[in-house]
Amino acid sequence: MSQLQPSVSSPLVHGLREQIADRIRNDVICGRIGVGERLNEVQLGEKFGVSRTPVRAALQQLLHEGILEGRPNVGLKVARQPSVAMCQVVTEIRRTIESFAVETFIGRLTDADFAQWNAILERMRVACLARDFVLIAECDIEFHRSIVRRAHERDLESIWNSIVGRVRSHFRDTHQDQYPDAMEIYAEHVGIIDSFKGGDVKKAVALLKEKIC
Amino acid sequence: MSQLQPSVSSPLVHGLREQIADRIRNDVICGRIGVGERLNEVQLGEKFGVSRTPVRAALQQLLHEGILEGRPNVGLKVARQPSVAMCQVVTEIRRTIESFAVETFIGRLTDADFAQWNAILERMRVACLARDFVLIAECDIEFHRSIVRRAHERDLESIWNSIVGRVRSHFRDTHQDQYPDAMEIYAEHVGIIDSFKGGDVKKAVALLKEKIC
DNA sequence: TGTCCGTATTTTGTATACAATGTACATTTA
DNA sequence: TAAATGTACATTGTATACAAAATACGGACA
Repeated sequence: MSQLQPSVSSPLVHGLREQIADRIRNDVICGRIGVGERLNEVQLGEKFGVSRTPVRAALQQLLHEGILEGRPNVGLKVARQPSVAMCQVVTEIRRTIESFAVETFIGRLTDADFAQWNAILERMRVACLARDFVLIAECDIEFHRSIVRRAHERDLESIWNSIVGRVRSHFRDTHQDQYPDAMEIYAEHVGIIDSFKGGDVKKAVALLKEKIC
Repeated sequence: MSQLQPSVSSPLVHGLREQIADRIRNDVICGRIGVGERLNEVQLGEKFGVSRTPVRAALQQLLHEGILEGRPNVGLKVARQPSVAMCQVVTEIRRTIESFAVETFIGRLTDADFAQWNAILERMRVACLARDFVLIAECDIEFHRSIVRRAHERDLESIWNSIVGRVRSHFRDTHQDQYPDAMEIYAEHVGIIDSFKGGDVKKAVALLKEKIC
């Protein structure tokens, strides 16, 4: 059940490793796999209809992202949340990265850039209307990732990917706790993109940092 | 030639992947493999006397660390240095991480901790005396890694490992350019450890940040 | 002569088989 | 009964074989 794309029908997909990693990562972030739960290579291979090889590669990647933890020769399990102080460090690093990203592109954005962001925002609007906080979380991550990606700095995106998965509570719980009206979340993200249009770096960075907490 | 430990004679080694990753990482940092040079899985397998499987895993790890870059289905090569602005971001992140590490342990250090640091410093002293800047770089990395590790925060060390390899020029060239007397490098690191003994957080963090540039 | 296209080669991606390590349980013994 | 040890099982680590993708080269054709 729930097999992956057979490699014949969809030759354009980036390879099984990334597909599997994306699936498992989403399952963890959305809470479908609980903290401490063990991940077995053969079981996952059977579940996705592939061999252990790409599963293994995917798990190793998620290990580097801090999604999973474990000891060699023993196995991997869903990583527990780091300490509160550690989460603050991750937040500070995210602010550094995303602020730098904004500074690199704030002057030279095209209509195509804003079209992409509008597409993300539209999906977020729908999610907020439905009060679907899991979907909101996914859109939120995609929103911030798109900002980092727009900097066109290979290392920046790579580092961001290595840390964003470590603080999962933010995307899952914070929104639900702090926003009685979900549409506020949407509005604030619209405000960030609007500030990009103005070209005011300080304002844009300030708004963005406020959303990273 | 230059085979790895046969798994029989040394059963305690952490596995081939880490051994191979360490070897290649060192080769890149020390400049024995140039930027842009392509890394072939079968060639490396023959060189180390192992199969492609652990080589592949090692290369994937180095890809996550930013040591290598490349596109899927094409291959991996030694990553070029990121832009100057990007290097500054990496430096800022390192300062965040290492400062936090110091803050976590500054009050509660044992004699065993200082003994470990003294061992590292002694190796650095020898390297500085010999003006062996490659060895100095290795000791420098080990020094900073030991500080991060002492915080006993799984994620902190993981993140640090993901970024430290991206700015290689620092460890290779900066020392040689900025320190006519190599022993100054040793003295400054001794100063950092001494500041730990005093227990003055601000002073320790200030000294440490000064060394991260 | 230059461009386009098909084939051959190289290299990565995936699947399967085997080896080694770690864990759990049962059995033995003090 | 409790501790220790040996054995069986489950799972990861490694090696090899096959499939697919990308690149490089050479020939056909305009």
